[in-house]
Amino acid sequence: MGRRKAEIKRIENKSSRQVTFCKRRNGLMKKARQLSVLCESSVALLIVSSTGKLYSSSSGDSMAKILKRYEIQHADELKTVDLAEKGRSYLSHEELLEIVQCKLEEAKSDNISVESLISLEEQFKSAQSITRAGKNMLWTLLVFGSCFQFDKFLNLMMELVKTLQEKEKLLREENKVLASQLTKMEKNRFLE
Amino acid sequence: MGRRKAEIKRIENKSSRQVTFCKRRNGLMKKARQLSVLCESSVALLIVSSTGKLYSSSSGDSMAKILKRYEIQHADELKTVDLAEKGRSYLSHEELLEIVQCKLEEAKSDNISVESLISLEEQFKSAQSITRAGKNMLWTLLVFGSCFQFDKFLNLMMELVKTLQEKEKLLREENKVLASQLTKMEKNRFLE
DNA sequence: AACTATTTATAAGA
DNA sequence: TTCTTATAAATAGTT
Repeated sequence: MGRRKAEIKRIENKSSRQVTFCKRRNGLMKKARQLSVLCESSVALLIVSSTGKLYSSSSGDSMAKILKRYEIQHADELKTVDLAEKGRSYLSHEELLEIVQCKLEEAKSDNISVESLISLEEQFKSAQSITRAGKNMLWTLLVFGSCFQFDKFLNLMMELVKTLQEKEKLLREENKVLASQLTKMEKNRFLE
Repeated sequence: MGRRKAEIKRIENKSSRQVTFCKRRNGLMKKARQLSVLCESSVALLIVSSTGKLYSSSSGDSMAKILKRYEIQHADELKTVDLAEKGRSYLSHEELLEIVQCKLEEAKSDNISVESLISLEEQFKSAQSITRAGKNMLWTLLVFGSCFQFDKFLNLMMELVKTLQEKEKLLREENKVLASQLTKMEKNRFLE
């Protein structure tokens, strides 16, 4: 559709390629919008120029929603690519934030205030409820606190265990002393 | 472009809407491919019909790569929408697997075998090294084991604490008995 | 950035 | 559905 029939192959002339890119890009986006309106559908269009510049348009639903729809169907393929070109973990971070948001809400519905998540000892005492609550707590500490609070958590745990172990040792020694006193006393009584 | 000028608004007649959807969808995809070839660019096109069916095409680069390119630029917006319409966490799972991969490698370089990660008590005893090692261990248990091993981990911890607390209680009682025996004995000796 | 000769897409009809 | 065809729309080359 122009002065002459254009073969569909790379346009060699750089500037006319640039012009055509601009024209056809606009045309494509216009048609995408039209399809969406005429047929009440959603259309997402992503165009990356040869220089790496991104052009995107969406109509009907939001871009994010349409992408989500795609990802639901293609989770496997996306995973493969993600793993293939990993090293970048920007999404992981986003995802983790999302998870933590979710976990925080769970924690809230379990009647655990965020502040109290860090004071552990009460939680420890009700061992029955620890699995769920503790999980939420850990998730929170793990990600929300960017590992720093998690260290705190682990240290608290270590502290608690250490304290208990020390108490045990002291009590054992006390016991030993008492027992030996008792033995000595009985021996004395026998001698008297 | 047809027998008559068509207004761009929803086509009310269902069957002609369906026909137009099919025609224009094919036209759009054709033009997307052409743009890609003519101007050596990448084009991703996602179309969701009113019935929810997904049609996708990509040219130039793969769909996954183009989507990735978009996500890099729009990580923030995607997060926002994800949070708005959360509930699904399939991607999180993928991402978590990736993270765990990474954490497992860290653990390996810390000379922690995966098998030994689950037997905790030794780890507990060397509280000095727990922060780093414990973190890796927990990451592993958390995600790699899909929470089940994490429950195990928490249960082990609870078990350990409970055991220590019970030991403490028993020792205290034993102590009390010994102490009272000692008192009684001293009293007896005094009376004799 | 406009213009316009042509090609291309497609709406309606068969 | 698929094909046909008149007409609208897009756009290649030009200015």
